[in-house]
Amino acid sequence: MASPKSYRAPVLADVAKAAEVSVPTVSRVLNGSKYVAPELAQRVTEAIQTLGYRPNGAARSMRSGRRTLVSVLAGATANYGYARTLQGVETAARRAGMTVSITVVESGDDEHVRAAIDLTLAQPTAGVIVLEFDRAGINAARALPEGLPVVVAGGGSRRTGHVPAALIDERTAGRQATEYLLHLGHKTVHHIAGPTEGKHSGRTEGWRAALAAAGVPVPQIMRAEWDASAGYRWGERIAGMSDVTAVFCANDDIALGLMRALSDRGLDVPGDISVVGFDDQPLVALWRPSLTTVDQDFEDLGARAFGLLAQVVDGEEGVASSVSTPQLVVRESTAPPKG
Amino acid sequence: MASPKSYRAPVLADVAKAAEVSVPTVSRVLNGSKYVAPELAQRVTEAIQTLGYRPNGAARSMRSGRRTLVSVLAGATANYGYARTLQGVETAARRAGMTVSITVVESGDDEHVRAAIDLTLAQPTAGVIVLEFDRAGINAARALPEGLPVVVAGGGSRRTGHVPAALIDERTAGRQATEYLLHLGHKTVHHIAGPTEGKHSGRTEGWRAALAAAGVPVPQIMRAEWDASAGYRWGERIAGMSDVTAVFCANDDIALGLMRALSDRGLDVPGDISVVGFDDQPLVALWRPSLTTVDQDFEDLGARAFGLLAQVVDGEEGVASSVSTPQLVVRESTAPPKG
DNA sequence: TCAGGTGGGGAAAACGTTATCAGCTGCCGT
DNA sequence: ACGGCAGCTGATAACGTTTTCCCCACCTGA
Repeated sequence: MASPKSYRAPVLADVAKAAEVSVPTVSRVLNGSKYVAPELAQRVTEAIQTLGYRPNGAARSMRSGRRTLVSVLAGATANYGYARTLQGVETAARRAGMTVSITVVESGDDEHVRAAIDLTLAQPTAGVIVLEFDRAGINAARALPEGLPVVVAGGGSRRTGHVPAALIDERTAGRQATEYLLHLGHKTVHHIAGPTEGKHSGRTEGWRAALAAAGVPVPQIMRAEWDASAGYRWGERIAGMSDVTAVFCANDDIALGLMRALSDRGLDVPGDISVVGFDDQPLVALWRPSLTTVDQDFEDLGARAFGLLAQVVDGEEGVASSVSTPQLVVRESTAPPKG
Repeated sequence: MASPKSYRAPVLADVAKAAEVSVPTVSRVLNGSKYVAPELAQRVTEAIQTLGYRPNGAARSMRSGRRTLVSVLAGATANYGYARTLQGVETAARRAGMTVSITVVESGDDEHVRAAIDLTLAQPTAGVIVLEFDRAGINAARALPEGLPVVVAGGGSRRTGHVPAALIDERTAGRQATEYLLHLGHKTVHHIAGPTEGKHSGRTEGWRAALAAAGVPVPQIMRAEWDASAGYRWGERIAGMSDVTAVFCANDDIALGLMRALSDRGLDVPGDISVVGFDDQPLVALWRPSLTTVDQDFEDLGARAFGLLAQVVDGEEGVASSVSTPQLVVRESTAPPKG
């Protein structure tokens, strides 16, 4: 009886010896090759059972070249959109017999980007999915080496780089949300944007396009971080601005912070001001008033990204990108303006 | 010039040839061994740069036996607690130079448990962290093979199995929340529990202990799924029960659903009924009324779990478990009963 | 001058698996 | 009777690293 310390996991050779066959035969049984006599297969299967043998993934993937790990690079993991996308990737990967690894890119700085990539590529990965939801993801996608299977997932309406992309058409969604508010009779729509640099946010582009198409004035963009407290601070200022009757927020957290601030200042939503969010987190339907927002199917986004990566890994040429359009969900936080 | 199709990732031998040194020397440089002349090291570093060489993780971990992948098994990923715990694990792992893989156990059924374990162990993993937040996780922890480094993370106040555990003392927290409501003057406290089987939930145990210690009647437990709609349905029933003045909910989602239902029925929180949640999701502080709840530091839980796993992987004997106590956060949803 | 370190570097083995190849049975068709 | 061809099996060679072993050159002290 071996002491626990001297325990060594059984390997193929141990199984072969126990079953009194050769090593390659065990391998054949494991990989379901035909050309192996039923009786031997039986012995091998039993030996595997009794020894509790598990194939060594490292050796396996080294020799065969087949990789069963798909890596996700993301600027965060716990935020709603990130977590749901990751869930979509994991589910799709699991159905395909693959496992998902996740590495966070702490910021868009070169140092963090490089560290994350080094860590990821130290694993025997089949390919990488980059979540291009923020600067960290965008930079990471750029910094990945050539020749490696890569796809990006993000919110653009068209692919930006030269790698396949799974996308959500935020531009169209932002436009629809803004048009809806205008349709209700608002003279214009204000907008709290996320920290995305420049004019690269599809949500903001859509908002601007809708205002331009309607020929109404385009208010100054208000910039905020993604979290609720930023929305709250803007709410405090907006409460003092008499010309604001409708606000389109870059995400739900900002919208909820805004609504709370307005409520704290004695303003009514939607009576005094209409508010629209973006994401459709589950809880926003419970809010009082429940939030009109844009439903993004992040899980589907993750699944599509995995599908594209699988194609690239299989060596297909010219893999097409994939775009979905999110839907406006009308609830209680929007109404025609007063008077 | 090789065609893109014939591209083969550079390996150690290529670097060695380019730098005009032997293969082991390159390896020594990579692993920072002393005993290598500065000049050679220089040549090797340059060759690595120009060739864009990346070590093959599979070969590396096969030969050295060192594993840099830590696997997480969980019943879900996107829910608040799961996502935050995962984040904690990832951050700690990344700081230690390791990568995290995640596999979802779809249910507690043998079939799903086995599939998830097979998938996980097909990777060259250093060890496994199991999130024991639900039946799927509990069963997965039981089904993992002996000899594999395993730790669990969960909400018990004491470890259940024979593997090290990172825990959050939900029992004490549940007791404190209930005591707080009693202290406010409520005659008793009702409880909406989660779907956890039997009496194994620490939150429920703590609630029962507090009531018993105070010598007040213990109401019938109300069972619910973890989501808000279950809380909403109980809210509809509670609105018709005149003896309910305080409700302790097993998580924040249930509490928010409950509050919305009460509000829809014209009842005031906390005027008519006090509500306490569990988890302290960021948004509940914004609610109107903001939710009194129990702050669970899931990120810390994940970090502690990783720390324990690192000890086990290093071969330390008798690794102690780790327990933290969550804090009650008093906000607007609780008040003394009427009259 | 020579024995005995010591810093430095290469040859070769090893890790656990899969792929390749060759060999051994029978059995078929001519 | 014999070539050929399935069906089956085991030696053996890879895969890309790290580790072990050994050798060489140099330096030191006697």
